[in-house]
Amino acid sequence: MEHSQIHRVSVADQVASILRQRILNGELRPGTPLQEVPLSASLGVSRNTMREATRILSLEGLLKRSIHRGVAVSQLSLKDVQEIYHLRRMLEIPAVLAARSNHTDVQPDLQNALEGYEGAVRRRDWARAVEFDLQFHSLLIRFHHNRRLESFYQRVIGELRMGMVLVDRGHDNPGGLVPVHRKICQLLAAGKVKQCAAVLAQHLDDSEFRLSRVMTDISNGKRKQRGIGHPANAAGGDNGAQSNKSSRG
Amino acid sequence: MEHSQIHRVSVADQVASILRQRILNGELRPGTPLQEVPLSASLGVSRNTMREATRILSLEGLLKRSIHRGVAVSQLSLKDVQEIYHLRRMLEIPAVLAARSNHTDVQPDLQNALEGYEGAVRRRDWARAVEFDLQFHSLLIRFHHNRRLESFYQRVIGELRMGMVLVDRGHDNPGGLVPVHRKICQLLAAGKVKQCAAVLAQHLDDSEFRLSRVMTDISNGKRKQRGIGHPANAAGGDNGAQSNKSSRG
DNA sequence: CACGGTTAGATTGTTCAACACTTGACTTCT
DNA sequence: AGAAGTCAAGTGTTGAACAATCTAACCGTG
Repeated sequence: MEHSQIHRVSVADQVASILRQRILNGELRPGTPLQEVPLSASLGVSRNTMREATRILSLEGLLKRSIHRGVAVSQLSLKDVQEIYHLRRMLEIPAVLAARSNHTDVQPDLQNALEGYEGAVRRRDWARAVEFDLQFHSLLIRFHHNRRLESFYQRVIGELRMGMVLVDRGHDNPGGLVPVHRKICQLLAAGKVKQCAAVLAQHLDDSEFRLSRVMTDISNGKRKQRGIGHPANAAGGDNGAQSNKSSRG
Repeated sequence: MEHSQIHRVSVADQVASILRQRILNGELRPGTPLQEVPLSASLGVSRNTMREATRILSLEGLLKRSIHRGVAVSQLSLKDVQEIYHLRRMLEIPAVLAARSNHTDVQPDLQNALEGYEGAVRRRDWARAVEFDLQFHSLLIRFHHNRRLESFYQRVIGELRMGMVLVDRGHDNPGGLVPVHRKICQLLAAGKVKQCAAVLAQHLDDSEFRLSRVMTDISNGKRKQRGIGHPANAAGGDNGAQSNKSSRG
């Protein structure tokens, strides 16, 4: 599509981007096995290129590679969620605390993400709402002024986002989180970083609690209220190895 | 006993390990270009396997890949060093502060690293001394109890170690650093985490100052600059299409 | 019926040889 | 000398092949 653009990226990177997007969109759900031959054929690339792409994504944590058994979309455990929220607290709170001294122009981006979030919530587009939500929090890390940390955090948030796609956040009072984000943004603009940190900490605790509860509910067998695209199909066929943990079956 | 314990690693991973070791040992110095054909031939693997290996290392930050120009060992800039030490302060100090509540058995490992460090310094084996030094600090991160963070920190320390190999630390009063490490270890064992954090912060500032000074001396004095066409901005990692936000704005 | 071993098919791991495309240096022309 | 063209070297990518191994069905024996 981008003829005029510089196609200065390798095909393997492009394929990795495509797969990354599909995973983060929920099109490829956790646990889904990825076979080299059909997938590479469907994307019109060779097996070697596809291998490079899966190698990239497995190093990012989005795919899990088992020797001679292929790759599959990673599956977040409850322990993973705890670990990730531990990281979020450890990195986001000091970020806003450093926001006053390191004053940068991340504020407009934050405002943008906030507005996108609000709009998505208004449209009841939960997938995009989650995306803007996490983008908002990723932006906070910019206050650290550390490219390596930003890159790392981006990966972590990607993992979390992948784990969130199988949770329908629609039932989970997502609109109620809009004021919290707005408050954070306002306090940040006002330079009241300590209050902001407190609100953020509370918000993270709350967010972790909700997600953990939903995940335990799912793994305990409570059914989701709404699926994504496919109608129920819940009866019968065991679709692969993970029979008990599957959120849909 | 299992006959083959971890024979379950792909050749690409083995090749990546070999190259990683050569880079971290200083055998492959920053800036060195790596050509696919000779290198893969010398290791007895195919070009594709070598490409997978270089892909791994470029995502780890040890190699820098420029499209159609090949890969080269990454070169740390002064800005990179600042960034890495910023990270070290941000992660190591809270780690020791959390050491009291999170009681773990990292102490013996710390003691081990300390003794290895002392032994290496006594033998004037500076390369191994650096290795034990950095291992000691990596162990501190274990107090966070976060596997993702440990993995990330390991990579960062790897980059730093790669940048340190071209600095002969022998002239840099390395023996003087032994007491600091011992002090840290003692304070940690005694549970005096605040004192420990203070000593550690001082030590990190000192370490960064020394390394920065040596690096500026080198870049001002010796103009030894090898490598492929892009000498600036070394530790960029992979130039691929990172989907979300390019960390380099 | 349960159980362990065998076999066949499928899938991944790895190699090899080719071709397309880019780069950088070299050559040539004005 | 400077601009434009030429060319070898190297990377990016492909497709086919073979080896190694996992999976599942099959089978005979107790």
